[in-house]
Amino acid sequence: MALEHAILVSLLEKPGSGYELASRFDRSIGRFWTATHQQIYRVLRRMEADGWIAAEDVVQEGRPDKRVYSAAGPGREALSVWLRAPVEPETVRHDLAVKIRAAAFDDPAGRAGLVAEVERHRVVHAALLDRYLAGERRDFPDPAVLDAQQSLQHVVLRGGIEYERMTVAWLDDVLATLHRIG
Amino acid sequence: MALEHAILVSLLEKPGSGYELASRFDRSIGRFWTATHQQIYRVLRRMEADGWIAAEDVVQEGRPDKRVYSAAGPGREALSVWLRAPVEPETVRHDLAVKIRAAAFDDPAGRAGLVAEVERHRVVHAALLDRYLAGERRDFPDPAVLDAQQSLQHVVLRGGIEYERMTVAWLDDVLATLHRIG
DNA sequence: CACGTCATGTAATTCGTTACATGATTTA
DNA sequence: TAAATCATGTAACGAATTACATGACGTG
Repeated sequence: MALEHAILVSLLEKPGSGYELASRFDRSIGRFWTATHQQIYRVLRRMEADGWIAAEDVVQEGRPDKRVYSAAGPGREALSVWLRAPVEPETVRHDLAVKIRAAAFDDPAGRAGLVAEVERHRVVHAALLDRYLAGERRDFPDPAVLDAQQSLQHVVLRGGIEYERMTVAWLDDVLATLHRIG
Repeated sequence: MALEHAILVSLLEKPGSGYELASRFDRSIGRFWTATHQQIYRVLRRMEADGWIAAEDVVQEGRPDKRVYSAAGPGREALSVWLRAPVEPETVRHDLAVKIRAAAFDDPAGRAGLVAEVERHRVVHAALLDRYLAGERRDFPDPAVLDAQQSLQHVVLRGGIEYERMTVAWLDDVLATLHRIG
């Protein structure tokens, strides 16, 4: 389990409320870890009870009040312990690959539907690639002058970029294959 | 949920027992879908109750008897319905990326531990790449003469190969970055 | 006035993981 | 004789998903 640790990293980079964390998990962090607000609120309560994070109630005008969390000492320690323990390479769940192999057992209409589906995925991944590249130009215009934290953020972003590049190329390969077999 | 569908595809490609399915999920199918035998047995019972698959008891000598499952009509139909419904692009869970960003908040000893961890992952992914390439040479020696089912299996395998290639290159990038920042 | 954003939650169900359990046969 | 392979399961727990719920404010 690493949701706790992903939240800790995010709060170390910048304190925030459950709502703010949820939107970060929808954007930047979502590249390598997804979580819904329900999960996040549940884990935040547990982490606060364990003393990993500290909460501060912030009264706001014009919008609802919020609880802003930040990483506490025991949280940093727990993160450090986790960093030193090995994690297993990720387990993959790739619906589209299942569908591609399933297409062998469906009729031409089903294959046509799959082409549309693959094209849809291609659009999504190409858009993600563009967004990551734009983010790279915006946040890392001069890669020579980055501090340690920025260098690490940048190399993770490069991983996302290469993943999307590869995926778009592979989806083109899939489309060509589907076209070839009719 | 697509474990049902992954099992259906596997049974359509070749009928088999829960045990055999579990070992397929450990090898070929595990490239894009993982499942343990406990999950598989649970889902097989549900699928049989729903009439998606048919079971046949096979008495064996010298080894335990087994129940061999094969896809039934309603299962093929369910698969066809699923093929026509859109699936969302996968949700990623990438512990290593969390660790890399976490390294910004740990001391040099923690960073050294991370280098070892990244090197370990690199070995695993390089070995997977070799295994996929060997499988490709063995199963698809002449890509010009494949039928539809084989073409689809091959394009999924190429996806695995490109993923591992990209991952190994990225892990080298990560190692260089960790080295640069000390 | 409807919709989107900010903000936080509960409840029910399903899914995934870990541990435990049995028992025969083959191989080292 | 110990370990690995074949074969199938139960039980308990924790995690993830989905649906439901509330309410104020700002924008078009």
